[in-house]
Amino acid sequence: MGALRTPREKWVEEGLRALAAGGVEAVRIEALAKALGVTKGGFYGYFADRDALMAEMLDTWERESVDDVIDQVEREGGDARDKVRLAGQLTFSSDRLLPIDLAIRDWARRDPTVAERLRRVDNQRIQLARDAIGTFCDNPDEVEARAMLAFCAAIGSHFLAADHPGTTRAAVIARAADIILDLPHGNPGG
Amino acid sequence: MGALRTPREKWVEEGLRALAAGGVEAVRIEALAKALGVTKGGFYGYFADRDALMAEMLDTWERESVDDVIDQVEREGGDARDKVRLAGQLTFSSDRLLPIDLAIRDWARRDPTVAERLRRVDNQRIQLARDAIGTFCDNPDEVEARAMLAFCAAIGSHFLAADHPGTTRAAVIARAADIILDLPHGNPGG
DNA sequence: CTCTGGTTATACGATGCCGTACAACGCGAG
DNA sequence: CTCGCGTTGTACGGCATCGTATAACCAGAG
Repeated sequence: MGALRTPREKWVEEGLRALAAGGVEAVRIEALAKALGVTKGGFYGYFADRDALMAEMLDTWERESVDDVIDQVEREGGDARDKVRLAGQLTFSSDRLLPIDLAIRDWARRDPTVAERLRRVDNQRIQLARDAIGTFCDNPDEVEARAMLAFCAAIGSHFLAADHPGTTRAAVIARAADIILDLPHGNPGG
Repeated sequence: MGALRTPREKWVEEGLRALAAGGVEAVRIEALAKALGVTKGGFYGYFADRDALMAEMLDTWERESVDDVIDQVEREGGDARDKVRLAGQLTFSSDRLLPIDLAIRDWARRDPTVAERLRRVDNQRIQLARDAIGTFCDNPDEVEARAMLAFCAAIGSHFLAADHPGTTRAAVIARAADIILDLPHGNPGG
């Protein structure tokens, strides 16, 4: 048999890279081919069309950003607070996952299918935050509000362009985390 | 003289509508023409090219979302807290401005020029939040953190797809606002 | 009414992308 | 080594869009 020179996963991989760098519209089959150093000749052997690639990209993303993260979080163990922290780091501090995540959020605003997938992912993620915050906060409404705040801060800070004169974004975020986690000020990381 | 049938502003207007609905990539000159019921024939009498339209769209957006909002806020008066609330309503509850704002945020991630403009806008906006929070919070670091949280929540909630079982997004946001504004729980809008 | 100048429709070539068809290629089985 | 089949390169028609050129059009001045 002929060798499998540019396997299916390569196309998905490159597709995610393009998505992260340029948004949905940047996922052009011929552009991916050029980036892979081939022509689009082989692409249609694996995928029916561009949409099929998109779907598989979303599958991969969903697996990596939920299943893989949860697996690793469970393996590491620790209390609920450690778990959110690790989960947050794995997804929102990842040079790989973060740009994809942001691109998908914008994509989801215009594609109901993507919105549905993102909803599933976000629901699983935010549950981690609820669990963690629930360990020190009894009021369910407040747990929900703080979990949402944590999530909005994690996402929103990447869409916010404002400066912070006299300090850094990272420092401001650390302080904000203290507020969300209800820690006495000046005691980051509790 | 011949009548000015499809003036410059119409193109900008339609461009912003397309941007809000479909993102940057949806701003296609021929598509705007069709939406306006004309062909692109007249477009190039006003604009050198697509980029020139984009620039003018950004001018219009910047004016509407900063100058106009600040003018109105100053006219209405009230204390700092009233001002943020009004400013927030005018920009993040506007069916017109909000979708444009979100689209521009994603656009800014890939276009330094747009990022620079967004930075100017966000800096002016977040100053309103600082002023308001500064009226009841003395620590500058905490003012900054709460202002950023408010902003992140305002933006991030539109990029967050998670559900809130047993309650609504609006209710959760109201509760989150209480946390950010340091109000005793159960007293929304105080 | 007639003329005039700005506005618009139409047509064009160029580019980029899609999805298809088919020929060329090359690895591994035999 | 030879052959076969999966993989790839190339070419094609189609479509959308860009920016340009030019002719048709039309409101208002005279």
